[in-house]
Amino acid sequence: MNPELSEQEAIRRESLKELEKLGINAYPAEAYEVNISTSEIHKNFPTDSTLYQDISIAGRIMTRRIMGAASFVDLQDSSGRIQLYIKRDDICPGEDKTLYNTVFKRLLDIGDIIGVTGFVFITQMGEISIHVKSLKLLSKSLRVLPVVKEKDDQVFDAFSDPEARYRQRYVDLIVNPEIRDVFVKRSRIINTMRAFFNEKGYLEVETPILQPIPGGAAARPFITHHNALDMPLYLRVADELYLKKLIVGGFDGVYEFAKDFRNEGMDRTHNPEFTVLEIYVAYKDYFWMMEFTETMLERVAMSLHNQTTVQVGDRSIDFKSPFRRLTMSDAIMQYAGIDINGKSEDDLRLICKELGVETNPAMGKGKLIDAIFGEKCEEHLVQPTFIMDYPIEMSPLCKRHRSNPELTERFELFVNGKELCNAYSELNDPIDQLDRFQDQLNLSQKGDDEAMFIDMDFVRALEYGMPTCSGMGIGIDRLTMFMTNQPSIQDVLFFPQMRPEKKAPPAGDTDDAFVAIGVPEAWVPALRKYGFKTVVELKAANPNKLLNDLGGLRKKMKLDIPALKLEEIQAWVNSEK
RNA sequence: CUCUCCGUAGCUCAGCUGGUAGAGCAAAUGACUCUUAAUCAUUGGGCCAUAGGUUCGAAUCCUAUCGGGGAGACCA
Repeated sequence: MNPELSEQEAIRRESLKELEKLGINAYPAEAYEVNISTSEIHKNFPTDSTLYQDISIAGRIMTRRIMGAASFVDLQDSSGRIQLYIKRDDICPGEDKTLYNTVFKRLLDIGDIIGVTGFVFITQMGEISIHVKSLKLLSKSLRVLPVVKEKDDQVFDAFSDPEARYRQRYVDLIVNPEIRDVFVKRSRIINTMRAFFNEKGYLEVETPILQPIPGGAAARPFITHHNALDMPLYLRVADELYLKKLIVGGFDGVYEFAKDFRNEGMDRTHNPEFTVLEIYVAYKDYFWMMEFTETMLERVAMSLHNQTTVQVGDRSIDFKSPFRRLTMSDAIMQYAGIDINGKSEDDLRLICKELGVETNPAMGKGKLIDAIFGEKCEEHLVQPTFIMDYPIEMSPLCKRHRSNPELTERFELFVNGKELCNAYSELNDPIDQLDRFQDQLNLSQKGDDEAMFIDMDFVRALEYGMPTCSGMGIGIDRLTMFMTNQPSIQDVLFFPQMRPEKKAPPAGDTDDAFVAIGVPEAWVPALRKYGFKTVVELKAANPNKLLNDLGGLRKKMKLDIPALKLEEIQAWVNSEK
C-alpha cells in the first residue's frame, strides 16, 4: 500500500480488495439497464403515483443516512437527485445479509456509482423515493468527494476553492450541479445560433487552425513547428481570411464556430484559447449585418430566458431589437465632449494628453482615437449599442466608408461596457487591400507588434473578385458570460487554462541514496513518511527505536512489505556510505 | 508586469501580540427498520504550500519561490 495515500483513500483501496474477495467486480464490464431518470420521476410521479413501479436507474451515491437495517441514500444522475430507501431484508431476502451488512454499509462509500432496481413511493416525510429491490456496484470511487450539504436552500461546506474547482472540474460538476446549467446554456446558445444560420441556408465550414500566416486580426499568435515541412506554423488568431476565400469561391454564406488562440495576457475576460463565431454573407453590407446581429441575439436571449432582458451582475440588460446605434465620433462627442472630426494626428495626441489618456509614439491616428474611445466611452455602453464607423487605420480588412474615406463601414457591439461583436462591410477591392496591408507593415516597422501580417494568397483571392459581403465575429465565451450572468471567463469554460500543478520535489536525499546504504526500496517512502529525509538523519537514529517505530508504522499503514530485522537496521546505520 | 489578499485534515474553516495544532462534515467501530445538514457514543486522521532566516522555541514574525483569487497595466 502506498503510504502517500490519505487514511480514507487507503481504506477505500482496502474495501476494493474485500469486494474482490467477495467475488464482486468493482468495475464490471457489462452494460446496466437504465430506463428512467431522476428528473422524469420528480416530474411525473406527483401527478400519477401508479407510475414507475418497476424501474432500473443508476447514479452516484452523494449522501447516506444509515439507520441499522434500513438506509437512505441520495443518488445523483445527470438530471438530478433522488432518495433511495434500502431495506436490508428487501435487498437480502434470504439468510445471507452480506450484501447489505458488509457490501452496502461497509464497503460502499459516498462517490461510488451504483445501479438499483425497485419502485417509486413517497416516504412518511413526504419525499419521493425509490424503494430498492436490488443493488449493484457499477464503479468504486477511490477518492474522497467533498461533501456539500444543503438545507432550505442554504448550502453548507460548499466546494468553493476556485483553483480546485477549475483544475478538477469533474469534481466541481459532481458536487456543484448548478454549474452544469451554465454549460447546458452555453450549448443552447450555440445551437440557437447554428439553427438561425442554417435556416437561412448558410453553410457551416471548417478552416485551418494551423496557419502559415496568422491573419485576420491584430494579435500576437502562438507559434509551433511542423517537422516534416520544417517550417513554422501559427495557431490561428481568427478565421476571417479563410472564410472570405470561401465567399470568393462562390458560397453565399459561410460560418464557423472556431477556437482561436492569442498569446496575450490572461484575465477575467481572456483565456489563451477561446471560441469565436464568424459569419460572412455575400451581397450584404454592415447595415444588414446590424439587423441580423440584433435579431440573432434577441433570439438567443429568448431561447434561454423566454424574455429579452437578462440579468448581468446588478444590471438588467435588454437584448430586444433594434439596438441603439452611435457612430464612434458621436460617442466620443457625447461622452468625452470632444469633436474628433478633421483632427490631425498631432491634434489627437494633444487631446489625449488633456484627457489624461496614455499614448506612445507607435500609435497612429486610429489607435489614438481608439484610446480615447476605450478610456472615455466604453464604460457607458451598458445596454446593447452598435458603435459604427471606425477610423481607417484600425480596420485594415474593412471597406472604406461610402461617404467618408477616413472611416470604415465597421461596427462593434458593446454590452455592459464590453465589446461583444465586431463586423464590417468587407473590403473587396484587392488594390486597396494590398495598400492597407502595406500600411500595417509600416505600423509594424514603427514598433506596433500587433500589426497584421500580409497574406498574399488572400490578396490574390480578392483579385479574382469577391462579391460585396458583410462579416461578423462574436465571442462565444463572452456572450455566454452575459447570457448566464457569470463574472469570469473561467466559469464558462470547462477547463480554463491554468499553470500546471507542480508537485513539490521531495526534499532531502533521493531514493537511491537510501537504497545505497541497504534500505529496501519499498521501505524508503515509509521512512520519508516517518520523517527521515536524509541518510544522515537516518544514521543518527537509534536502531532499536527504529525497529519498534517502523514496525508500528508498517502495521498502521498496512504496508505490504516484509518486516525489518534489527540486524538490517544496524547495517544501515553502520554502513560506510 | 505591478499592487493586494490567500495557501492549516478528503472538504469548509478556527488557531489573537511566537510556546511544536482545533471544530463541523467526511472516515473507522458500535447502536438504531421512514431518515433527510439524520441522531448518539468511541476512535483515528496534519512535511500548517516550498526553501531559507530571526528566536531557547515559528502554523504564527521576516525574505524568496511556487500556486491561486481580486484590482490595475498591457490587450480585443
